Amino acid sequence: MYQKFKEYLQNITSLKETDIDYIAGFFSLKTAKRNEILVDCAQVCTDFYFINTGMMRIYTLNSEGIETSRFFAFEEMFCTALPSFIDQKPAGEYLQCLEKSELLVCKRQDFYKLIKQFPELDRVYRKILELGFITSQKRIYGFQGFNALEKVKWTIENQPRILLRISNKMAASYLGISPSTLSRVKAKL
Amino acid sequence: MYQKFKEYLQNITSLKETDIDYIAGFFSLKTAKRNEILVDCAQVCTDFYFINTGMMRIYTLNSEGIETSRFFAFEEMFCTALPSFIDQKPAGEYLQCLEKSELLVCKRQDFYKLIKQFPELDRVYRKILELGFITSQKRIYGFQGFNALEKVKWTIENQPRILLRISNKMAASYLGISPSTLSRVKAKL
DNA sequence: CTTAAACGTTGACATAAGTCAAGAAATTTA
DNA sequence: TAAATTTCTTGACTTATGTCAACGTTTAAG
Repeated sequence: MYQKFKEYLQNITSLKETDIDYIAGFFSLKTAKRNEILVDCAQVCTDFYFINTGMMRIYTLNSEGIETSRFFAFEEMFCTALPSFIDQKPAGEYLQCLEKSELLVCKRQDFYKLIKQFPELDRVYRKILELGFITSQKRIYGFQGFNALEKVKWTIENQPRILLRISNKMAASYLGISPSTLSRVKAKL
Repeated sequence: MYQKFKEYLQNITSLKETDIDYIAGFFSLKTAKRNEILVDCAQVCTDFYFINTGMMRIYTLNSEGIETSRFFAFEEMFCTALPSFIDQKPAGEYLQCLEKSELLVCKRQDFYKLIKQFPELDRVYRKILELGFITSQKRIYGFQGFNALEKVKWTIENQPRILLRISNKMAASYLGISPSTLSRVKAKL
């Protein structure tokens, strides 16, 4: 159950095995169905997830019912509705499983205790924040002025799994183009 | 010289005045001319800035010489080319003063010493990261699917100074629309 | 395994926004 | 203060991408 989690932390930290075991103890197993919503738009997000198997997605619905996909997370990644997890305000976005998934869940108060207790883990959290920031920056400014073809090429280079494993419809809603346009662009590659 | 800096820290932390004085001691005064480039695209950013007076901008130039404005910072804000400051890799973006500016500059190694020494300051830095992340998120996902008019309205609501104090040309390059379109949209408001 | 639903592809058409250019207005510099 | 530069605005035209619809294919659920 904790195998992938432990491997992940062993790879990116120099935490002792006993510490990793201790940390893992605060993550409990949760299985989720295909399309299950783990955080609703109106809810405050209190959990930090590690994906053992499956895929997750952050998305929003606007007033006309149009979905926008914000973020996709795959196996052996952390995932949460971060702004809500940070600020403890309603998420304003949905956190969803895209497949039947096996997740490890840590409660917010445990998570903050852990990062206080383990500077190495705090460093991991800061890295997640910094990486989130840098990725957002690249995404915004990479896409600024890109046409549909350039967006798709950029995504193939930088986040290939999104185009390989995610449906056209969701990938299009991530790229900010219509499914028709994505389909047409792919045909030209 | 340190008046605004001290007020700023007094407002958002509970640091003692002697600590704030100590911290301020690591920030030195720098004056910069209108349009002066403080960090070049190819440089690694080693400084953290506090703006006493003036305005700063982060922007990029693509291969066709087209400018994209990424971020505007005003008086009493911190500013730096953050991804480069974090990773110590070439910035890939320009940090520029838009007006004759008075800045307080802290060297990276001093900055990291300070946040190590003062958990309150570390909290300020983490807040800057978290806020940067959240703002980027809002910007991306707010703009996703917006047309030019909606982008302008959003910016008036959320970052009014950009439309009030920044030239049309630069604001347009921030919004990802052409100056002509911004001009036409403004006329309709 | 079968049926129903959702998704992907493609064509025809509509439209928002870009480009280019020219003149007016504003700002900077000498 | 005057000249020079840059920026703003507006019109005419172009173009990329969206919308809608139809059809075939894939996927999911009973």
